Amino acid sequence: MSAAESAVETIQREMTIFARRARASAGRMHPELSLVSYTLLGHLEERDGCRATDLAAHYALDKSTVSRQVAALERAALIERRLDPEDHRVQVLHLTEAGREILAQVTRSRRAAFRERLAEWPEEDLVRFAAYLERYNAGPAGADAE
Amino acid sequence: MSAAESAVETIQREMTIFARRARASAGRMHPELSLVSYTLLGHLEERDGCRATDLAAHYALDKSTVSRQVAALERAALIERRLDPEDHRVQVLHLTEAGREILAQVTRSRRAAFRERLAEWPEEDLVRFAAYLERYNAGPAGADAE
DNA sequence: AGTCCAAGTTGTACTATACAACTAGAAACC
DNA sequence: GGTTTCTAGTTGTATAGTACAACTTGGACT
Repeated sequence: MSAAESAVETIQREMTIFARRARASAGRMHPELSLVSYTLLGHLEERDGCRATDLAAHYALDKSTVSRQVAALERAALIERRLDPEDHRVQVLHLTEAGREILAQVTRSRRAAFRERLAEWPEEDLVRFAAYLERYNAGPAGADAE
Repeated sequence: MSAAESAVETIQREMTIFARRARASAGRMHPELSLVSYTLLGHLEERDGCRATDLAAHYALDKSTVSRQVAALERAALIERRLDPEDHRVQVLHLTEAGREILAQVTRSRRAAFRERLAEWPEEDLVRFAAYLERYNAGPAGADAE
């Protein structure tokens, strides 16, 4: 096997390990906010509000799934729905102040964990690793792990 | 923010994106073998058989979860249990021929997807990316995404 | 008006998971 | 050698996340 092929094998294996671990631990780390809820809140913050359908499309989730997630987040008072005056079918979702705070807090704690894990890495390696990951994720949709 | 800090941010964000996508797609890609089942079978192949408790410890799963996964894999005739003659509490799990085949098939298809995604990468980058991922995953347990 | 489409909700089912209570067998201890 | 303690695994129960299908409501387009 060429060096490139064996590197692809390793990348596959290590990405799989990462995904499995992330999945297994997501709920344990932040009981107050699942990985899915976290990414949904993050999306809302980034976009400054969006529709449930946009979330479903972006994360390849069924609209019923998003509907229930949104309902849970609203019950927890982390988001609020505002009826679109242009189209009464549409609910524009916005973070509440509490949602913004929880999101910031979870982001801080995740960031701290990553930072600790990467504490020993030289800056040069961090920058290159980050670039590789971005490049990998920016790749065509539909491939493995997509 | 220093280059190192911003690289850590990027790594966190991209790893999260990857984990979310992997989770969302795991079931769709290989309906015949979930991500968990796949990794369990892979472990069995690599170790040439092991105990349910070893799987639970290695993957940070509850023993009841492993017990049910193992039961499902046995029902599907992908693995078999052999009583340890030394210790009658222990069941040593082994891949069956069918299990070996399914595993090989899913591995091929996952490998093809990764290869396609990485097709444009120069060998040098593949090797470095693989090394970074290994280093990241080899890091101390208990950190984020663990 | 009537048809079709789009956004969201609800009913139902399934999978993965954890925790707790249990059984069966092994080991340790005195 | 019997009692206690530990280990491997199963089963009961509960929860989260997910999909699919059926439905409701509101717009859009003839």
